[in-house]
Amino acid sequence: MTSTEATRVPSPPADEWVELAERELRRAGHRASVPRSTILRMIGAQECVLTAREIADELRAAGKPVGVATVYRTLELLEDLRLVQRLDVGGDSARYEPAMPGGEHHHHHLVCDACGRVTPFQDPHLERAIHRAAERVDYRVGDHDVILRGSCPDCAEGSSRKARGARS
Amino acid sequence: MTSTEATRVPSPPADEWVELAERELRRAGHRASVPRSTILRMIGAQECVLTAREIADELRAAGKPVGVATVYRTLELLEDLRLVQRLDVGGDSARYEPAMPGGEHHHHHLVCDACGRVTPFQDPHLERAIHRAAERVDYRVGDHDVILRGSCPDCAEGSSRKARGARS
DNA sequence: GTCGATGCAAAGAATTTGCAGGACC
DNA sequence: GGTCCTGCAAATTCTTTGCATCGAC
Repeated sequence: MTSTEATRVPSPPADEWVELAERELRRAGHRASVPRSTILRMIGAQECVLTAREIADELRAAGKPVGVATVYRTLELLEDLRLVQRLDVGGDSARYEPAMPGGEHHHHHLVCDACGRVTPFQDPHLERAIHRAAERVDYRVGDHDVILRGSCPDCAEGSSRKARGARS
Repeated sequence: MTSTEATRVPSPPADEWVELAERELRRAGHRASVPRSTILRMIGAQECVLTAREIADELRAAGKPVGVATVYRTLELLEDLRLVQRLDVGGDSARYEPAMPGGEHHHHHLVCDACGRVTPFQDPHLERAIHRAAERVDYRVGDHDVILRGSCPDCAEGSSRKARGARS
C-alpha cells in the first residue's frame, strides 16, 4: 500500500469505546443497566454500521433479548452524547456506528449500490479538502458526512465491462 | 466574491430540466400524463430539495392535486433515470432535487442542525479531492454525496459565542 | 424509597402495493 | 383497444410513545 492509498477500515476502539461510553453516560447522569450495557458492548464490538433492528435481532439471537424501544432510546442517548454517529445511506432504516466525541477515528463511507455493503475508509487528503471547503461557505460547519457510491470489489466483478461511467 | 469562495446556489436548469426529463421519460418508453407533467414542473421549478409530501401538498394547494402514490412512483422513475437526486439528510423523509444525468450542475449540501434548512453549494476544489479519493479506494465509485452540517447564518447568529467547536 | 429504565403494545409517519377505473398512443 | 398510469385505501416498515413494572443508587 502506497502513501496515496486510502486507509481501509479505520479499526474502531472497541473495548476502549465501551468503557468511554459507560463513563460518559454515567457522567451525564444516566444509570448503568444490564440491557444498556449489553447494547453498548454490541455496538462497540462491531466495526460495521448497524441498524436498530440488527442490534435487537442479534442480541435476541445471542440469548440477551432487549426490547426494540430500548435500543432506539439508547441510540438516541448515545447520539446526543456524540458517542455514536448516525448514518443515512438511503436504505430503509438509519445505521449507527461507534464514534469518539473528539472526532478521532473519524472516517467516511463507501456504499455498494448493488449489495448494500457499507465500507468505512479514511483519507487525510479528502479530509483536508473538506475542512478547507467548510471555511469557504457561510454556515458554521461542525460535522460532515461523505458517502461514495458505486460497486464494491465483489459486485464490480460480475459487471466488469459495463462501465456505466463514473459521473461526477 | 473571491476565487476561493464556494459558489452558492448552483442555479438549476429549471425549464431546461423539465424538457429534458419529459424527453428522457418518453425515450424510456413512458407516457406523458397530466399528473406526471405537473410533478415535473413542480420539481423543475424548485431550487431547494423537496420531500414527496411537500410536492403532493403544494400541488394540492395549487389546485392540481396528485395522489401521493403517484408522486412516489414518479420520483422512483426519475431517480432510476438519474433525473433526480435523492438526498437523505437525516430527517423523517427523503428529499429529492432535479439533476442532470451527465452530472452538470452537480453540487453538495449544507444542512442546518438547528432549523433543518438545506443549502446547496458548489466547490471545485472539494470536487477534485473527492475524485482523487475515489481513485484510491477499491470500490468502483460512481456517485457521491457530501453533507456539511452546522448552523446556517441565521441560526448561528443567535448562538454566536457558544463555539461548540468544529470537530472533524 | 425514589426515580430512571425497560418492555410491550399502541400510535405515528413514511413509503409501498393491490386493484379497479381512466387516460394515452 | 390495449396498456400504462392514477388514485384510493390497505399493507408494510421504521420509529416513537404511553404506561405499568422493575431495578439501580
